[in-house]
Amino acid sequence: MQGNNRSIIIITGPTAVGKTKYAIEAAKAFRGEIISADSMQIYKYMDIGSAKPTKKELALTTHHLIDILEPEEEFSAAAYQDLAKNCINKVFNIGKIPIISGGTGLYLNSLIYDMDFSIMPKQAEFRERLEKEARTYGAEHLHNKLLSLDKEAAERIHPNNLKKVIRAIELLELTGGGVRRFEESFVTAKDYDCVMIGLTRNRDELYQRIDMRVDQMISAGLVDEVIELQSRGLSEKNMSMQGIGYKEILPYLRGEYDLNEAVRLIKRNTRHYAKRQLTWFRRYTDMAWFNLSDFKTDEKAISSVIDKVDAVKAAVDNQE
RNA sequence: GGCGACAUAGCCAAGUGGUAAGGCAGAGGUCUGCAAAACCUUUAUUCCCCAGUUCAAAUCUGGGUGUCGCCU
Repeated sequence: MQGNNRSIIIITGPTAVGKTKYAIEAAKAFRGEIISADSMQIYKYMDIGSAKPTKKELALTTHHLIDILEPEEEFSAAAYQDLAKNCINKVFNIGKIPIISGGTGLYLNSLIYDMDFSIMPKQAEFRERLEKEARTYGAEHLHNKLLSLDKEAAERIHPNNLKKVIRAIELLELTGGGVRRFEESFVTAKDYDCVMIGLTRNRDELYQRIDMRVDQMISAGLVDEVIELQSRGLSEKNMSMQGIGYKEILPYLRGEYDLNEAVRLIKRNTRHYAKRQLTWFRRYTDMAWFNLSDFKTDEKAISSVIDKVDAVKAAVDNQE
């Protein structure tokens, strides 16, 4: 019972499912602080397109890892892991519960598992050389190279998936370590237990909400937001501008297509994204799922989620 | 009313006698330092309907229905 009370609550789900609200409710119910796991909300000035919590929502409870990067800055899952683990410790130290809220699957993995990113060095020149090699000799050539280095890794990675092929080669050539060694670090995190809540909705309803939210973003001034970012000198080259809602408005501003087309693309890409997220989350076998479409009212859904968190958390804490 | 064109998956569409390309949407999946990224798999027992020609028809012939265009 005294346990360490070292559990973190993870609330995730596809985009537009309504995570923000549930995270805030959980924070209220459990004396929690929210730590975002969202690769876009981490950037400043990208409020509308990233569907950031509103000022009002942000004021309701402490939020971490939102608005901490300039849109020009690069970021990575490894950097996220550092920052987020720091936040988790800080929140524990003041006697509160960390509530991880967000839909970026790899970021979630970096907290659920003790992923050791340090094995993978960052070597820009080396990567550029491989990219150039791929451009001149083709993707197949690089894949063959990987095949000669590590057969097993090559079999797992599709030749067309250049990013992965390159990363694997980097790993092998620069560290001397095999891909396998890296995989061994794929172990459940030891510092805390995870209470995992997955939010979903019927597919039709989710897609409807996505369409609606995109329309709302446009009327809330998404285009102006992107104009502002563009005038700072940002373009698709910046990681931040790879976000859905940004990468489609930029070409519109250049006159490559009209606004209707931009909106169509944003909606479609967001639907694709939501689908990929669901595929990703299905792997989390410990996750308690809630289909929000099944609840008559938000209140009922919220109390049901809170009850579940309470129960799972109690069970986990007592195990210690 | 007359003339002409067209009719293939949810949508766009290729296919003019030999057993239904491709794209989009949809569905499923992969994921270890760009992850709102990158990548993979999958989707018509049948071509508007009926009859005919033929060993063989989405493809040719006749009729019907529908859509579009032009003319009066």
